[in-house]
Amino acid sequence: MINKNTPIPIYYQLQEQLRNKIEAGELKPGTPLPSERDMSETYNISRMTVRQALNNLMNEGLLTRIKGKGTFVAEKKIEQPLMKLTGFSEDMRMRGIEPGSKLISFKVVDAEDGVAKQLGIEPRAEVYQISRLRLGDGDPMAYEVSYLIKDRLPGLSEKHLEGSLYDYIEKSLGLAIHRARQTIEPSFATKLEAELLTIDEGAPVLLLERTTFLSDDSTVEYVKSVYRGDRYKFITEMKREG
Amino acid sequence: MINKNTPIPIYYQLQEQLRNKIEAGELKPGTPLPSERDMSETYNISRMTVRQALNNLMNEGLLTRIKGKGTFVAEKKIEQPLMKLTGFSEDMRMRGIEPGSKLISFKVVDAEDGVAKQLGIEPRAEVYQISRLRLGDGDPMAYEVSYLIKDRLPGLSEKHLEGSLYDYIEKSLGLAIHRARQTIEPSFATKLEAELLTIDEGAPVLLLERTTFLSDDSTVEYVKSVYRGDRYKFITEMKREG
DNA sequence: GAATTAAATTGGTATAGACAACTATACTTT
DNA sequence: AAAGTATAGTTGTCTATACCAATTTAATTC
Repeated sequence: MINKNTPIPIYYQLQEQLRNKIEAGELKPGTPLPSERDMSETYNISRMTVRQALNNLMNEGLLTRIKGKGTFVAEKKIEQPLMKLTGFSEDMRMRGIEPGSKLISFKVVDAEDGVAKQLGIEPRAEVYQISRLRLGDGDPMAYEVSYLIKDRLPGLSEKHLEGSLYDYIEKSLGLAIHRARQTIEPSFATKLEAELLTIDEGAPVLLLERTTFLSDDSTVEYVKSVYRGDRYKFITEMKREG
Repeated sequence: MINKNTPIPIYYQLQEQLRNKIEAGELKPGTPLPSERDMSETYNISRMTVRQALNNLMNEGLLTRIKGKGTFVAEKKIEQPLMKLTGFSEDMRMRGIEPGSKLISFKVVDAEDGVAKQLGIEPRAEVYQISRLRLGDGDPMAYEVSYLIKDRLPGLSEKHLEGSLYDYIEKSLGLAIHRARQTIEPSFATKLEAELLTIDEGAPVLLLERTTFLSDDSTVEYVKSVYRGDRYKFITEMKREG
């Protein structure tokens, strides 16, 4: 298994062999590895060399060590993305919830003042208005109204809503979606919202507004969502400084 | 510089001392460290022990090693902060609002189950419970209850609340505050909250829970805040990918 | 049978030394 | 002047050993 007559470091050989077994599923999460002393003897190498291999795999998160117990294959990484800019579907999937969507209306309207201001366009300019009911595991989670500038996405139609809208925007504009600014405030469900979300009128909801910017700092999208407060928690991972 | 008669591992002492010097700017990016043998001799410790300290700092990206040349302080990471971790005061100042604070109570209590779970400590372990009313331009903005592990901050007293609590934690523990996980949900003001925030009972509020982690992934703080919904919007700036 | 104690096993830390691989410099040879 | 050589200093790898601390297992005691 270990070849001492190659210029490839011993610890590296062991490290990669273990990695392969883990990634091939031969060593499943939770299973214990042989003890460091065991491996040291079976391969006829120093324990410190074994540790060097294990250290590296541990730093990568593939192994977990417990003093007095042993070394184990780590549980699958959850990999917390800090504050990724995601659409609803991606957000749901990260939470382990199956996303769904129900189109309520798709039309071209003249932008109201508030919408125009958020998008940085002339009032009454044409925008797509997309109303959707967002589902999580089949249940209504949010009511979402999106506004997109028609001039920038002349070919947008209902069928594009089935896939990732962000992907479509990036492809058709050749510009990357870069950042978004979002505000969150608490509110009560209106009668319409309550009906759509199957909650009581006046129940607590999160009012979420988001403006999305491209890499050239131009806007494309303004979304106003109402999330039901009994089912949805907004989660933020933050890092200090940078 | 190195104390061999403490239970604190030697490699860890060296590692943290180097980290401090780097973070304090005493060791600037690009400057070479003394050679491993040098440090081994000057501190009268084994070279492998020195390497253990350097390995860890290298894995964190603070050091760069070049075989045959030496070990150098790494160039500053660019690492876009996606969402800055700030306390209330910093948050307010960024919005151009003058922050204020009014201490309601400061006591040592036994952690309830929920608090203990969030902090990852034994139930009924002792924690500081700090209740404060947070002001913006003199008006009540939020009611905040913080829990800090007493064992980790044995000397905490009321006077530390005047300055930056985060700074105090970092200094007294010698560990950097690294990240936080926060959840936000909508709710109604209870009678007590309504009185403190000078709003009506049942008015919409944001319920904000935050757990703060140090660079070694241990917890220090768990905060539960109630923000008044008519004055406070939670703002998030997001970046795609990363 | 239950509780306690002791022993064995595991990972964590630390030492001292050795040789290899690489870099930079000074020196020698061509 | 250019190319090669020697040398000292650096990190990289590896060994063999030792003791500590946490956990599990076995033995002992009650």
